[in-house]
Amino acid sequence: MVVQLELSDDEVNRIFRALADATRRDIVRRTLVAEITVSHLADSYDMSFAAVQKHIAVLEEARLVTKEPRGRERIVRGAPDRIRQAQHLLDEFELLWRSRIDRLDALLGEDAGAVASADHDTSTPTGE
Amino acid sequence: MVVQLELSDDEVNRIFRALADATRRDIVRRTLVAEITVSHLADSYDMSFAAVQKHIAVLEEARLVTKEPRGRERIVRGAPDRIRQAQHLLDEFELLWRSRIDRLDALLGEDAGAVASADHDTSTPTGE
DNA sequence: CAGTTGTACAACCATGTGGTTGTACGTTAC
DNA sequence: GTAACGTACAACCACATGGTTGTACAACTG
Repeated sequence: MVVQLELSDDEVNRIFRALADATRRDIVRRTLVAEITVSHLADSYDMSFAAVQKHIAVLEEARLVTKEPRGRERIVRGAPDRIRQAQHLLDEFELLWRSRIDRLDALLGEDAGAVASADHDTSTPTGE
Repeated sequence: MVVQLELSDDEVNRIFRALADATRRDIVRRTLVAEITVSHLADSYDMSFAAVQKHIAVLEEARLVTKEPRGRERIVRGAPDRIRQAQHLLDEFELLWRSRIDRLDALLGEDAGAVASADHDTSTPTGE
């Protein structure tokens, strides 16, 4: 039940590297939504079976998906806990940024905080 | 002030690719906390100045940092909005997973939901 | 002015990545 | 048993990546 506390640099590298490809991100999406076999996945993409196999292997090494034998087939499943770990990694950056803002606000004094925070935007992402 | 709504596959690739290196993640952390020059950054790592320059260039192409001239120096700053965009990308995966769980719960019926959700775990990562 | 500092950039090299084809082998279907 | 299916894996190729060194040049320093 307990998730690995610390991810090594190498593991983090593999996670982000695995996500840095559109085909692999699509595989993750699909395997999060439903179980699916390797060959069924391979049918979806305009590349060889072996190429898709390699993409799945990269995701598997990053532990973003798991593969389980069922007869001659291999069922691929997305690993949501690993996705959450990736989220936590980005949260860390966000926290660093916020702590910086807090320190700047402290320098500016309490009452100037409201104005300052509107300026450098600590709260809502500007997008979407 | 408004951030780009949709990220292209290529942009997403660059963001995750850029984060898939420990040195670059460290640069992002440091530039989120405080402004810092290229040469000051370069001093911190056990590699050539040019190598660090290249890492910064990768981050800049992913728009995870910005560079601004100040005299002969270049000030590097982390771009928190880009980090947030990356977070949103991972949120998307999380949502897919949750919607799957919701559908499974619906199949099991309303009252069976509580038991079922404890079983397949919508909240806390399961770990290995 | 001359010298030093900070940066940019090109050329080069070893290794990794993303694709291919071909072969092999266990599993299911007939 | 034989054929078809699903998968694994090796070999190969073009190109990207992450590092190096060397050169050039603008901006400060004295």
